[in-house]
Amino acid sequence: MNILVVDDDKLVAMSLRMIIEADPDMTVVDVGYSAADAIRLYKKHLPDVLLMDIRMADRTGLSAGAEIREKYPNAKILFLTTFNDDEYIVKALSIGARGYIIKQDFESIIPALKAVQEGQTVFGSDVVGRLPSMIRTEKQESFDREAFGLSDQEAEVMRLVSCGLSNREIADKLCLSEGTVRNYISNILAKLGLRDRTNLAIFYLTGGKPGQAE
Amino acid sequence: MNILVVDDDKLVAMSLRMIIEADPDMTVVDVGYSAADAIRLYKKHLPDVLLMDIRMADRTGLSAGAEIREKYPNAKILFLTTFNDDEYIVKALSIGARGYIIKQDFESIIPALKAVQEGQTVFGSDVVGRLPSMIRTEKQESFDREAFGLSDQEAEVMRLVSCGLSNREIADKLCLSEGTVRNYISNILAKLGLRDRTNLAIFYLTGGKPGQAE
DNA sequence: CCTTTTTTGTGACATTTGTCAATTCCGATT
DNA sequence: AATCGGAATTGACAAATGTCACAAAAAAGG
Repeated sequence: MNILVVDDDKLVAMSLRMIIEADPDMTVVDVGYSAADAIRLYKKHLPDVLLMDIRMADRTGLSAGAEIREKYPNAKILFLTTFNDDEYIVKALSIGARGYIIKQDFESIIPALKAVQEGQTVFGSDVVGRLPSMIRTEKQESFDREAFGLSDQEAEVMRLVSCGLSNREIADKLCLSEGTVRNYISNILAKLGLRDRTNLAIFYLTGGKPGQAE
Repeated sequence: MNILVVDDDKLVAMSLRMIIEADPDMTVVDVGYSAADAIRLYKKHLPDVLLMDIRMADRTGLSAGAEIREKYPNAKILFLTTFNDDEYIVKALSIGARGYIIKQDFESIIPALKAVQEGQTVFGSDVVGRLPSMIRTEKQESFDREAFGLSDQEAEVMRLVSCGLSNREIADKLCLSEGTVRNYISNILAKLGLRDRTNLAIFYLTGGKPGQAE
């Protein structure tokens, strides 16, 4: 199993190499010290896993990661981080990183690499602890019908409005007349105390009354 | 390293036991076949990791997991799933599960268990691929001006539209005429390739073109 | 069978919204 | 001063939206 290590702190990079090569199944094919190195060396070695610091001097490891993932969509990238910024987590996820772990956890790096090699995605548990709060809880089913007195049909209309459909389109989709859809929307608006379809969509998407900006 | 295995499919449960015990570092301390078993056996053995099917006959593995985590906040629970329902992912995360992997990946179960033991959290990568779309990216400031050619004023109008304000209200707030606001919105819609203010709000809030529902 | 609801539909109407072309205003440039 | 360009405005118009009162139609109960 071939690993490419990239970290702009040479000491850390070397330590990582040591730790990893202590495992008989693993080889560090090369070590880089910058985002530029990462890209160059990845191309050169095509390692099984790229283990890279997420923030480095020249530019963020993220953008290097993004570039690599673009060229090699199957690239497995495991990010290392000193402190864990929420911001990075999301970005790392969205470029398809295979993991995000804290540097300090030496012992966990090997298992993490192996899990990644097997196609898993790995996070330090304090990292993942933050995720729930970042997830937009798809509680649409719950609040529609339950909290307010919305009928099935009304809930469905609300959903479609919030997908950006026009009355005509909603009517066609549900096999209703456009007038009926209009009436439904009027009712929903009344029940929720909202003004128009845009507010309705906002309400649906954010799960709260539109805040009437500062 | 002590594992407790719970799966209501006895065949699967047994297979898991075999696979795990093939590794010299691991011991399966017990095997359960229901959510009730899970709770009972967890208390009895206090294993390092609980490996449990997420949906079982009596009740969902999730609720059992939640109960265990309540009593033992340090419990490490790794869920198994046959198919990966988005819905479960979020719930699993929010009760603090240490992972969520697909049953079929036999080979990945061992590395996953080891990673969990080391304090990591592990996901099948097809599972985690879904996460970015579930995360509410607070990137409102970023994409306005930058990605599209939106002027300051246009960006502000867009923001206000997405707060649910009417043209009149936006005009008042920005000290513009209502007609001007209309023109702004027309321009924004053209630039973003959208149809109406509702779609605009959806775009702003979700950061992507409205998906025209199924 | 006959109410009673619930769902769906209609038409008329006021309002809001989106589009367009033409115009004015203002500062910067030459 | 002349002119150019962007920002703001206006007015006219079509289309979409929201409201309302009321009527069919369908489903539910009795």
